Amino acid sequence: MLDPKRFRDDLEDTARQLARRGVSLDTTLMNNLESRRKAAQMTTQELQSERNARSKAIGKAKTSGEDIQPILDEVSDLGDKLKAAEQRLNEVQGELSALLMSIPNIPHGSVPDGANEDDNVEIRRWGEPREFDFEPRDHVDLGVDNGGMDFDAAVKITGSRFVTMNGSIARLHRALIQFMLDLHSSEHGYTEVYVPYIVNADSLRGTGQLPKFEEDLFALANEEHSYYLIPTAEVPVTNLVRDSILEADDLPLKRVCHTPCFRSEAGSYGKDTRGMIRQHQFEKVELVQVVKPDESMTALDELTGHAERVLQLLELPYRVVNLCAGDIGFAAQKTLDLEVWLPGQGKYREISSCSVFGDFQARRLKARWRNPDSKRPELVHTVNGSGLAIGRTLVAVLENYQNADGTISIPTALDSYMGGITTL
RNA sequence: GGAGAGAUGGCCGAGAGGCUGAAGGCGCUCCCCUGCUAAGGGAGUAUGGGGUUUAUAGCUCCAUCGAGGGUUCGAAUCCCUCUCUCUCCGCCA
Repeated sequence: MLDPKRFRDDLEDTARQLARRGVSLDTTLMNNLESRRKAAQMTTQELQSERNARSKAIGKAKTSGEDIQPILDEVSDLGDKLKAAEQRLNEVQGELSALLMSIPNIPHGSVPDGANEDDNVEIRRWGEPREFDFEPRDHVDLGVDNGGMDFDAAVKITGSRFVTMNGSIARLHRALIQFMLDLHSSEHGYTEVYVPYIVNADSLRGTGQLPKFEEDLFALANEEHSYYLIPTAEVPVTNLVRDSILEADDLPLKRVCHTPCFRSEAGSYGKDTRGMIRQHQFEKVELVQVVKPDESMTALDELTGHAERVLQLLELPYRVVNLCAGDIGFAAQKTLDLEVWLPGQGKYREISSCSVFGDFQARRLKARWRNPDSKRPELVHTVNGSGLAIGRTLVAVLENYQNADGTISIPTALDSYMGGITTL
């Protein structure tokens, strides 16, 4: 959520900046709601103040044995007036906060203009795509022929957009998780955490998935609770700091977490239907940082570097893309995508998305820190990114490390995780 | 699943319709005292929001004692619903 003060003091400028994302802010509606809010709030508070004063007077009169009836008569209609005023205030505030919760973050100045992914800007490349002296195959052919991947079995068990894995490919999949967790926790300073994979609506509101993106989530049908499967570890991990005031020493708070992720992929029918690229369930190792406000942009670069390090150690060619204003997510100020080279597709595909949110999530989360300069609680900034998406990393390893005979070599970085297996 | 008990500030803990945003203690901060250490004395120490202000500060008002409703002129205190925690029994990886 953006600072409500923005909509009072810098409405036009805010509207202009949101327009970069293709969002048009109804400034007339906003002004109208805001002035109604102000009027209703002032009336309500005045009445409350009057009630408090009268009640206090009654208390005093009563203890000193005076007749309280005259004061009681005075306040007879106060209760009704107050109730009406409170109701009006609640209505306006409800409308206002629903509107505020649906307005996305403002793109950072370093975010390029643009409407969609075609306008994203590549900022660097690492590694050279390998020259094959045979026609490289995609991960589906490789995995299925190897016997390590079975999509038909997953269709039988559940439905489309799932996979089952067997034997050494399942092991490679697990090895990637262990490798990334170890790298980030022992070399990049992140503390490993384990969290619930099922979360409540408050948590999803905190990180921005609700109220606007419910259709992307798997909700658990239950009369008692409204629980959801996590679409990313960002949700439970970032919500660790919800409703808390951190000390300056606690920052930066760096957490790494492996979880499965569940996405309904509503609206992506017909897109990436083949293989493991887009699944309803996939594993991810997520990096989350909670930082002081003036450190968030540096933290984004640092965190992106940590994700890049995984690709470098696995010797997978990739590029870094600065998403344009029209392509960044709802809560993000800025997003850098890592795209890995996939020989089977002959193109770079997203394998990590690293974003800085400013105080947008923190405001929803009520996540603050005590600034020693002001001695007051102030909102923290949040940053996160995949480090990396496991399924897509597996795809990248299979396709980049394939041999002419259909076997797959294992990247040396994974040696200690594969129990002596060097070729699949 | 059954039976009980509970939820108050950073922590412990009083409070049982009015002067309680909340006693007392601990912790923490600042000051004084003490030649180290220990001890002692004093002051301060919740969060969010509104108004005022160019903006801080200040001033002022409002809200908050797990959450939401209700009763009342007035609720931490009474009533209802929900959530969570703890104890015992049952079941269980």
